[in-house]
Amino acid sequence: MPEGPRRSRSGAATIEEVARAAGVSRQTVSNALNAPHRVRAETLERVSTVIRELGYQPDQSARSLRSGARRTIGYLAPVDDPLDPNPLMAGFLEALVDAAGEHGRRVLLFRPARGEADPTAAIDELVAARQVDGLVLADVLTDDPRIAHVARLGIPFAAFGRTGPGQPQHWADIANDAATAGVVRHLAERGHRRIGYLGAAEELPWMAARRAGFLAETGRLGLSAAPLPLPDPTAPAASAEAVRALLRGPDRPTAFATGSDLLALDVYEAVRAEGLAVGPGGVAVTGFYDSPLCRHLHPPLTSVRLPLRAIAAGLVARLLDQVHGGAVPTAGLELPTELVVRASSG
Amino acid sequence: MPEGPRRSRSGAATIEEVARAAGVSRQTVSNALNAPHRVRAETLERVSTVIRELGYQPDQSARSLRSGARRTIGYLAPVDDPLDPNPLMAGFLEALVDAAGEHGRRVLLFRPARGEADPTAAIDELVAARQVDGLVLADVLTDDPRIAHVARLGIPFAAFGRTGPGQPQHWADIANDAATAGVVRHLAERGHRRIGYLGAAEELPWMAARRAGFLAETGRLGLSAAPLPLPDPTAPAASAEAVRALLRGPDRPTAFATGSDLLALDVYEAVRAEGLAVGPGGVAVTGFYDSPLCRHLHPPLTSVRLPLRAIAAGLVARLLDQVHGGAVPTAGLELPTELVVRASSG
DNA sequence: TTTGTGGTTTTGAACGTTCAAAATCGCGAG
DNA sequence: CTCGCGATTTTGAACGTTCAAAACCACAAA
Repeated sequence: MPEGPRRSRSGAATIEEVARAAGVSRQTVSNALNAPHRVRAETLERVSTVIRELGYQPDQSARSLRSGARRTIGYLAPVDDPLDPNPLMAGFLEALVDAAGEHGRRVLLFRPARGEADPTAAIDELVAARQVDGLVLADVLTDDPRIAHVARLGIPFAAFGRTGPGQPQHWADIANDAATAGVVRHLAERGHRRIGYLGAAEELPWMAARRAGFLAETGRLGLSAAPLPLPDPTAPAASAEAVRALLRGPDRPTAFATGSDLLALDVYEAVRAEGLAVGPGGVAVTGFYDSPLCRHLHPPLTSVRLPLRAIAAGLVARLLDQVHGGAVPTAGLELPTELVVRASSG
Repeated sequence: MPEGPRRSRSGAATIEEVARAAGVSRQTVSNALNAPHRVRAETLERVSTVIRELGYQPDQSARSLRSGARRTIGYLAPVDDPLDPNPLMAGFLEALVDAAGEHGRRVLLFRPARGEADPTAAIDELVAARQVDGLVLADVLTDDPRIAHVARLGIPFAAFGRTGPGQPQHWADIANDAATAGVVRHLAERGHRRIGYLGAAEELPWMAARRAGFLAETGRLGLSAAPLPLPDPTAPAASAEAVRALLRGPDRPTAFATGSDLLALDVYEAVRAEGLAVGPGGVAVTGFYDSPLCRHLHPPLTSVRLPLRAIAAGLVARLLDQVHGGAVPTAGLELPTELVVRASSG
């Protein structure tokens, strides 16, 4: 006398099987999982035991279909220059996955199709297929069309990088200007009075802010600033050459701040080519991003470390606020950076 | 006289609405999408038009629930040393997402929970929740417990890195030994007869293979090999020191191959500290991974580039073969690397 | 005893899709 | 004119879960 299958064909336990084994109804099992306070303590324990014994986990598809909650966050990978990829993407993604995991969410990765210029198409697809509760965007520009698009669609989102004034302020970002200002103060404390700055790709807001922070702080402290002209990205040797020219000039800087660790490499080269040394007694140099590179340079490079975990946590929190329809904050989250001092400026 | 909602509350069109608008049944719309050959040409066109007009896309949850296919690939991020992260993870992920996208699959990212030593727990969770059709694993070791685990569970998987002989051979990898052998040939062609090798973390199979390839090829060509002892990872300065000792010795190498671009940096430093120059006329140096760093070094660093897109494509293909239950190949996929020659060895 | 009442549990329906099977159509053969 | 058959389309059910509402239960108040 068969009374129905004890286990579904796929091998994984279903809620029905748990219910039967625990002598309760489907819904009670569901409640034990989603609203334990509604279940009598004794029942809860019994159900929990069976769940553990059978290794039951709700089928995510069924759950999503019925409840609408996807429990998944989409991450739209920025399409960056393959010659100069954003050096912190790997670290940021790790932090994002962890932050999402702490809220029981997974991260779905996607990118615009190859050769497809319009990133909004990829967003539309993902949203139309109802695969995510919201989106995280990175490398966001001040008036980013992606932000405009998701805002128009009304999808919950959070941006790594500030959004424009007319757009929802669901972002987290570091204080780029304060970061380079801090670098300037650090160098000033070490006695440097004339400081150079090497940037790149200054059309990017974070790069522009770093330069601006440098200029503001040198001005405030009454230091002599020697910002280099913007380098030509197609001729990477050019920036090293410009640094050399500055070092040969009448009023040689004793320190250089830069907008990235790779740019600091150019400064290292220029300093050495001029017969000078990097570090204490010679020319101080600082980088940005604190990439693994820093520890391998000689001397090790002082650099600005980004609080990636805090950024990711902030983004996930802001995103889930929107998903849950709670109070939606209307201000961005600006986080401080940390200056990791090493021998290049110590 | 209402005849039912024309649009569901969530705003997204459903298959039912498409069917109604096109004057056909649900199933015909489904067939138009999943088995167009079963639909009359004229009908297909009409349905397609409506689909386009309404911007319809099937709800992925509903689809998964009914059909069992998740259309999603899980990527288990390796937990690597934060001080020395695998430098190609970002690039590999990009390639993986693209390769998956070409098969209509998405990539779900996950990692073992923070502080959780056992990576199999994360796998179990993902599989129990039936969120993915299969897994891609990276940084796979020869007898990786993760492989043993997924093999035991019978989940489709594909590994970046060779699996052990007793395990299913669903992997793709580069020919690490052939890569360094190629480097040796390249240096030999340039006239170098005594070549040093700097490795690190040689307990990792790919690092060991690079060293082995170096030794094999120098031996085959009758060159003089000067492999350095394994450096102490806790004292990064030590490897540069060892290189210097070699350069001061009686039989100075004229070239150095290394196991990574960062290690090449150490060699640069040692060479300069000895008053020598890197590059033509001086000491030739090569790296591994062809990271963005290479182009920023002075001189630019010759390095081994990995065919990440081919690897990702191979992994996805192998994974989907298993998902579709087709013929399962029993041999790994070994791909050649490309030596990008720059001034450091040119 | 009856009537609430709040806490706990169960029941029926629904989410949007695809599977499996049945129904219909068009057309040539008998 | 009827039958059979392949091509095409439709119908009913099911996937596993949660929502909404109803039912049950123990106990206090009337």
